[in-house]
Amino acid sequence: PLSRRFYDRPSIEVARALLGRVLVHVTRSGRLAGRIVEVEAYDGPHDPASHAFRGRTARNASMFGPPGHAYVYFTYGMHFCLNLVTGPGTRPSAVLLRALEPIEGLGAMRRRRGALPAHALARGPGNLARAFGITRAADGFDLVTGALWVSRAAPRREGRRIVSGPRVGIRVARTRRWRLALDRHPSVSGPRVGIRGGARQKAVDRSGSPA
DNA sequence: GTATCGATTAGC
DNA sequence: CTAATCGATACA
Repeated sequence: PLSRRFYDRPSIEVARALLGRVLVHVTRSGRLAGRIVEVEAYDGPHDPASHAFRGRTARNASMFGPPGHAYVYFTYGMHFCLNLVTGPGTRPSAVLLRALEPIEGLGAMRRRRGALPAHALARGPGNLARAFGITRAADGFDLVTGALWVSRAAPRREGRRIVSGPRVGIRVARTRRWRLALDRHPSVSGPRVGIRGGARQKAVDRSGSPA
């Protein structure tokens, strides 16, 4: 597992550092693992896209706690999403895990998600949580000492070849609100994706001409 | 109290 | 594009 110190810094830094590492979940029925290939950072109390923006509530309390814990929330009445709480200190920040490339426990994932191709099992934050059997029970879970953690090994390259790095970059945000899209991991060559500003608000008036 | 919408997804 | 489905939030 990664150290407390790893998480105790700004979410944007942690998000980058998480890319290519492996999320591991040890359950009674076996071990699940997947490489982190897409993340999203929520940075502090003034990020309007963050649950922390409207202050502390029962739901988002984990975000206001110490770094290195899980923040799991329930949304749309049917999906759970897994975040890793970051710092610095108790600054309410977190990184949402948006997609994993399954490595271990594909059978268990398919049991929960259906007979899907590997690349689809944990693609999307809701699907990721379902594939890994993560529910609100994991909210507040300590990622440094518990059975759910992120691997210490960082992605590395051997010459041209990326041995354990991500094969996918961060997608360009397709969003209704402000969302921060990070660039690709430094170990991945190719065009960078920058910061994407608030694309559009929810209630868009489509009657007139497009903005 | 009641209405509205969501850090999403599957299906058409 | 919409339904699903319930919790959080906004507003009367």
